[in-house]
Amino acid sequence: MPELPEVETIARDLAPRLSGLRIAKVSHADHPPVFDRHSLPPRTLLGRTVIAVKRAGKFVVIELSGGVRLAVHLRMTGRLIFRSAEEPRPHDAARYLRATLHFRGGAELVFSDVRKFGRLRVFRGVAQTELLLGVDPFDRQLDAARFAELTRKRTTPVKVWLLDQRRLAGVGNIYACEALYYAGVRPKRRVGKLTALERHKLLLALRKVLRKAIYHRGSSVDDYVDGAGKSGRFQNHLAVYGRAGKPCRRCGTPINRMVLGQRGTFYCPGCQR
DNA sequence: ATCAGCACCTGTTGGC
DNA sequence: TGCCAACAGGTGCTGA
Repeated sequence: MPELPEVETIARDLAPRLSGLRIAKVSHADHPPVFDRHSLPPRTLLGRTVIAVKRAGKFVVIELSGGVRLAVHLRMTGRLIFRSAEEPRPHDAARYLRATLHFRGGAELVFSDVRKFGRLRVFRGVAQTELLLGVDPFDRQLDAARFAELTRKRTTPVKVWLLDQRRLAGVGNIYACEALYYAGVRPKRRVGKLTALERHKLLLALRKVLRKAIYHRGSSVDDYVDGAGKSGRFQNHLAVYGRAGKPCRRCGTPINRMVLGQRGTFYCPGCQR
């Protein structure tokens, strides 16, 4: 569910609340395992203090004392909800519970996940490297030349390319569709065959739509909630995603749905070439 | 090396 | 109204 704007919103929400808190206890489910196979043991977290909370691709990364980091991937339905020592535990807290960080003083960070796809990883080192992530869409390194180099000779459809986290980190199905719409490019175009102008438009469109979605605190199409359990608003501004059969807001042509890379893909046949 | 296809889970929705 | 196939914001593995 959560893509870059949703994860960014969660990380920004959690940063001031978690910073300075010390982990007293970690409890977690094991079927299927919530810590992934590359993770250091969960007890590595004990006694460490939260230094910062950041985003890397679609991971929330909690930076801890002693050079240890905890990466959280929410996959489709994961939620990270903070509860201060003063707030009561929600009634349905145990439902879909996957892991809890208990902090000294009584606050908690709860990771719940209906579909159980989400994973945690404890590691030392640089997140981008450890998590095999490509360049961030907002990274200054990603200019026209870099974009051209990354896509050169690649025959994969541009939509599929946008979803590959090892090349570009953070873009998911919603924002890939939206960015292509604003760039005026059809999803199945071969990414290596885009013109320089199209690449330029795509990069601008990506940043614009991601920035706007962050401003609106993400899209809640179904499950997504922020670090306080509230919905985002950007679902009300989507141009193509989930709008199959409805008229394009710009030209009136019905929005098309096709399957690309096993994912539902939406575009306007009138506006995208 | 790449890539399509499936697997992982549970819940919701839309068509018949 | 009821049933059930299709679908869901993601990624990892397998085998061609």
